[in-house]
Amino acid sequence: MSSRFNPLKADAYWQKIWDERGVFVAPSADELATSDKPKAYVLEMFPYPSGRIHMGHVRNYTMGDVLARYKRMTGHAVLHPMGWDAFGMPAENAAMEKKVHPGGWTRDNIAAMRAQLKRLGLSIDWTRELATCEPDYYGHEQALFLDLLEAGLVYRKESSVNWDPVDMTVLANEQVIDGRGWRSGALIEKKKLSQWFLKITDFAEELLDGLDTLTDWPDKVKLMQENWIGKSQGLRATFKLVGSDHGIDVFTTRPDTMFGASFVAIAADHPVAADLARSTPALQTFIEDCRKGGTTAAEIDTAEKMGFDTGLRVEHPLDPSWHLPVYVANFVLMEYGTGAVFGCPAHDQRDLDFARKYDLPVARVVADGHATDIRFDGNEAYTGPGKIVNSGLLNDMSVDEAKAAVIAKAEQDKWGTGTTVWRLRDWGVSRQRYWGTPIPIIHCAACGVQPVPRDQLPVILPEDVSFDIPGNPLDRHPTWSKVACPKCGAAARRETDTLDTFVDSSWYFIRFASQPKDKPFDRAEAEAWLPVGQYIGGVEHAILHLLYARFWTRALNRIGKLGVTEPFKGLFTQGMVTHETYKSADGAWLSPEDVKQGAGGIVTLAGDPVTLGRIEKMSKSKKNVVDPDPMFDQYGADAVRWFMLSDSPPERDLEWSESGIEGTWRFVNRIWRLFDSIDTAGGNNPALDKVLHRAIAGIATDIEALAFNKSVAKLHELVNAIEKAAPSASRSTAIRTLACLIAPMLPHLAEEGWVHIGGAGLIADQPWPVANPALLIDSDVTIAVQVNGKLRDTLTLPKGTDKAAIEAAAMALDKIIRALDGANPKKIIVVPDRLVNIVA
RNA sequence: GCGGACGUGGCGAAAUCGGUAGACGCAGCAGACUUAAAAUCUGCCUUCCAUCUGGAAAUGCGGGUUCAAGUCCCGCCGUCCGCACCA
Repeated sequence: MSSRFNPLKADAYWQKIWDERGVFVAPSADELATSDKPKAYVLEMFPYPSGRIHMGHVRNYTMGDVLARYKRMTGHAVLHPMGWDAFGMPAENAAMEKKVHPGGWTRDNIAAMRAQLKRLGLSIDWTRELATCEPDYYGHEQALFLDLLEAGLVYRKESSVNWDPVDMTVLANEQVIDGRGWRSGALIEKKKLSQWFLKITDFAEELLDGLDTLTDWPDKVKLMQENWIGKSQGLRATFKLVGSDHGIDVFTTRPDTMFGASFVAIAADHPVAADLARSTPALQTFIEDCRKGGTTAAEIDTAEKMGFDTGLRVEHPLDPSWHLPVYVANFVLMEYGTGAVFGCPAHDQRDLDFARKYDLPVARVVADGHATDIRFDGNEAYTGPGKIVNSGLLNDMSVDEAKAAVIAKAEQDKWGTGTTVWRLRDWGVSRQRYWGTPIPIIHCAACGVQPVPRDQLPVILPEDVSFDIPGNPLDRHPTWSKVACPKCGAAARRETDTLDTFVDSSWYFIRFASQPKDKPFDRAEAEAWLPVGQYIGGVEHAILHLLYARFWTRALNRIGKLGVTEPFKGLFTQGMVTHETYKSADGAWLSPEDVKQGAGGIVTLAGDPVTLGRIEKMSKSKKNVVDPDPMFDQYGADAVRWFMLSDSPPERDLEWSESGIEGTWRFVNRIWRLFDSIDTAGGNNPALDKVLHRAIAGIATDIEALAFNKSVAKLHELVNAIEKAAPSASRSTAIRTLACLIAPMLPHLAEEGWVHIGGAGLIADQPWPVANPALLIDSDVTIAVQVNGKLRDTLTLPKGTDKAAIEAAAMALDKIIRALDGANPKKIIVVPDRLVNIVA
């Protein structure tokens, strides 16, 4: 045997064996039905086929793979699939830039990335691979869309979009930079388009409540979703316009402060404002100024509160003789609540800023400690708790009591109702794009909106399109959009919008579990696997993808298609892979290949000085990307996998380093040499047995907790111990067991070593070793002996020694006698098997 | 502004229940083997004082609770993340 592990040979060899023997093919529905194995659905977020696998993917998929392989070894029926989130804008951008077809570009990328992933040696069931851009996926998605439409969970509404008049396309908010299109640089227009919406707000309450059941999700993600859903409870109240039958509806979470009201403010887009602006040019100008206001953080921070007194007056609902002015204000959002608020300056910072600027009354109605005076000085609003003051019938109530009292009175006197307002909006899914799932709808002049008949699904995206001119190629395709109305047969137009790609990723985990040809999924088969036991991916999907997938699953549940409400039982968000950055003297980013270690520090290949930048997420723009492929060539998949699992806790960032990968490569070879050192020596080594069985138990615990860095450390300790041990039967057993323990993490090395030491079958099919509980318990324990809390010595005693004996032994220690220096102990604390603390 | 997480050697980190702080790895230093190098192996590696026995300080800073605090409580400082004129 060679003293060096040969990954180039071993990786390809074992990957082929696993593939040929179908080792990782998940059990079929029939097999599952007759098996009593516990099920484990392990899923990593599927990749967008951008072109190449990056280290972030490698880390993500390695973690999932370790868990999936471990679950197999512990007797689970495992589903561990892979697919491609294959629709999206980068493909269209590539089409425009490189004159290639989005489909061709995408499918080439998938082929390249699949090959890269296979080099990682993942235990994937490739028979279930899917790509969302293929009709056998998106056709079923169209069917599901029609199901939701029939159930009333889809509707059509006019909505304004960011329109790029040069590229003739709709842009996402993130693609609008300083009011201009990111690609064309054209000034973006707001354009009203009829768009399709999914009624996610119907599920706001249950999406919020459901978070409580997700005990295996990070609190951080749950909190982000909670904030995003944004439940606010309060009062919706009508302020009647003086001299009119109409009124202005406001929403407030502080009905308790109504007696502190000094004005009503409405959004610039409010219908009342629009009405009035028609006859008031100055207001029209003001409204246009408001719209120009930026929406970036900095702009909002510095934006001054601006208002326009409409001259309108409203009656205070609790005292109709009290009239309040109505302002149009730039800080009121039409999209939230009712687009109108009442201002209570003493107890709301924005209202106070506004009132001071326009010299409006500021009345204290909540006592701030002893401050109860109606006069309110200063420029800091008081938002804390306190007794209600200066408020007539509400006086002396607490804030909560007053809220309830006002809501009750409003409901009794019929000028308002207690209500809940959500931040969450309905999900607009229309995209004026080519490379997405066609929305299965036909527009008929006579019959209106008609769903595409089921027997005509899938609506296939035409491949014969061009990107020579801007805009959606589906719109100008000569024939595709021209169809007959399914109802009356007259000439009609096919919907040319496509679905948001987040729809594609909202149900792929269901299709992985069950993929019949004739329908999106088989209910029983899907339910056998779902929910996903462990889902792993980046935290950047904490809100949108994870919320949409939760919604979609609940929607399917509501319409009776799936008996699952939460799609992902366990969620883990892994950290990023980072790398040093380098900059040349002129400030340009340099890639790792452009620099080398010089005598006095890092220099360019030409020897020019290089400044070390921050450690950042690997990205093309910062040129600090390390491509996985050359690493597989040089060190093999296992060394790369080991690196991904070592040192950094998986939820934190991992810094790639050349010395780090060298280190993991050395470790791979240390294990390799151990396999060669197995011999026929007899005899036991109880100390090594103990180390081994602790490792078996500890590594299992760590893998189940996804604490891979800790299991790596434990494997290091075990290897260190085996290396130091003299030949014995215990040592040989330890080496054989080691092969199993490394199998989830270093699968190729484990298979190769397993053959070398004469193991039968594949290591992938071996059961996880069983730890002997008797060996996990020490017969002797080391007990710390402290004097006044400071460690002075240690004692080794049989486990379970009684307190008195421990105390006696501790008091007899030389170092303790010296440390006490004749003083009498005041108190002695003995924690059996742990420590003694002598208080002198 | 609001919400959250985090802060431990030169670096990544560990410490699972309040009980021996720094396991394990990286880097570094010294040595062995070698003509030499690589590879491999052995030892050292928080800081300071002492010198072959030891002692003191130390988990961002300042307090507190406790026999005992990296861990719990209060107040600061810093870094990162999310949301953001949300009524």
